[in-house]
Amino acid sequence: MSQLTFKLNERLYLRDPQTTILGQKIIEKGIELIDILGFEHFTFKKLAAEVGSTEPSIYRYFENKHRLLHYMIAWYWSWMDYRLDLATTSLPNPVEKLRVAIRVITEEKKYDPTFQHVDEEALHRIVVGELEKTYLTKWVDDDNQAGLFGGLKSLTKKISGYIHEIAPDYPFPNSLISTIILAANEQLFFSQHLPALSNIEKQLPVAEQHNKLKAFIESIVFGVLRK
Amino acid sequence: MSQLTFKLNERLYLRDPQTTILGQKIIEKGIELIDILGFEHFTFKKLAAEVGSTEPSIYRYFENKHRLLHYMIAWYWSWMDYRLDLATTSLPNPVEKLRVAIRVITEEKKYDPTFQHVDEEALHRIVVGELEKTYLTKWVDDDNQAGLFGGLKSLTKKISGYIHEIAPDYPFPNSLISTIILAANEQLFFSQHLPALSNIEKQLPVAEQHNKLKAFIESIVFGVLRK
DNA sequence: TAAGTATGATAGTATTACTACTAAATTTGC
DNA sequence: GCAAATTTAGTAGTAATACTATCATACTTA
Repeated sequence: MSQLTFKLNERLYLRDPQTTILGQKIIEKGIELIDILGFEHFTFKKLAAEVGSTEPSIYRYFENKHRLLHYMIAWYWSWMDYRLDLATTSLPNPVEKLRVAIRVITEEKKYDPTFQHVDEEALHRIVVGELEKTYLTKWVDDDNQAGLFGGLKSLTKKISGYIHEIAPDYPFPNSLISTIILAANEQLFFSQHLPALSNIEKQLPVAEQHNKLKAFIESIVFGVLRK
Repeated sequence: MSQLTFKLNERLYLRDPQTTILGQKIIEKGIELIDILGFEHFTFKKLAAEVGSTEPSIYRYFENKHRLLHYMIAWYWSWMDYRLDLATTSLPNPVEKLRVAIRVITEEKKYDPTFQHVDEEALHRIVVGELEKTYLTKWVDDDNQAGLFGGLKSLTKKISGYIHEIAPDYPFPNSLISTIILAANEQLFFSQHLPALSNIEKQLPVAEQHNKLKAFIESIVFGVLRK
């Protein structure tokens, strides 16, 4: 059977976790644990216990837990990029592509059997709750220099390219796309935890929540483009 | 001389820092230190050294450093609310009020002599870089229950009220306002650290950066409202 | 079969977040 | 004006975290 994997930036890890069983277990159980505990309460000690290994063994793969989070989130953006490509290649014009991009960003994330040992639903919850922690640090500039944000950047660039094709005079395509990518996460979080900051009602069926989210993001993007 | 202060939620602190000299120094030096060190590297030990006191003394005012951050950010939202009221009371219609609200949100924050021992410029940098850390935690729901997010929520409600007056049929006024409040911070951060995610050029004079930020936010809000 | 590499086990360090306890200073009652 | 009550400061300690160093063992491959 052929295994599809993403080639991620080498600076994300010390030893490539995709090449060994221990490495794969670190990713798999790491996602599970961060999802359950939250990033602050997640430790390599707990992860080592979970994968039946030891703390120093984990440190041989990742410099620290922040790098592991970076790795997971970089994987997520690669996955989004891949899904966007799958969904847009056959489309004729940028308006259609943009519409599909918004769908891909806002739709419910479900387990993708193409990638075993990655639980995309849990990973999406991690992105919603922990993404900001990858760049709101004292090391942003170094991490950016090292290319750790390449995934988010290239996804943003791709979609803002559609905006540029549709409305070449609009001066803020990158800002617009980074804003809606983040807003899609934030609004899901707010609808669950700070409902006063959102109009997506928690009680709605999940599919309906994602429909509303899509409608909200569309109201922004097509509002900006409408003249 | 009359002292203007904000009455903040009592659950934010153990002892009201506004009532004692030590308390005021904790706020003043706390803002300075978090601004310099970043929240992760900020500790009560370092703060105690800075204010010439001891760790346990600080703990008598705030349960932990997260609560101190909450306090500062709650103060910031109260200040924003106060500035919004000052700027909008005399205005005749919701469109004008909305326009002014966007200006208040996006304009450069300068030291406000009304409030001694609060450096609003530093506080704004803290809000830009650390706001998310107040709610992206395992305790959001409890903290929300305790009313710790009241400031952000009431500011959002006030501005989304203008939206509702202008366009009663628009279904996402709260989502729109929370999104632009956060986006205003994020875009400032991106322009400095992840320029690929923004169209606000770092090299521009600061005043010009804030003009562009305002233009970007206006493009979203008035795009949505335009029919 | 020897050499190299990956993993495992054990122990140790500096820092952090927080607490219990004691000492000193200040306020208040009379 | 002074003892008692109360507030506030300071000392010392703990458990947990984020690592690092060292050594042993197993597995792999030239």
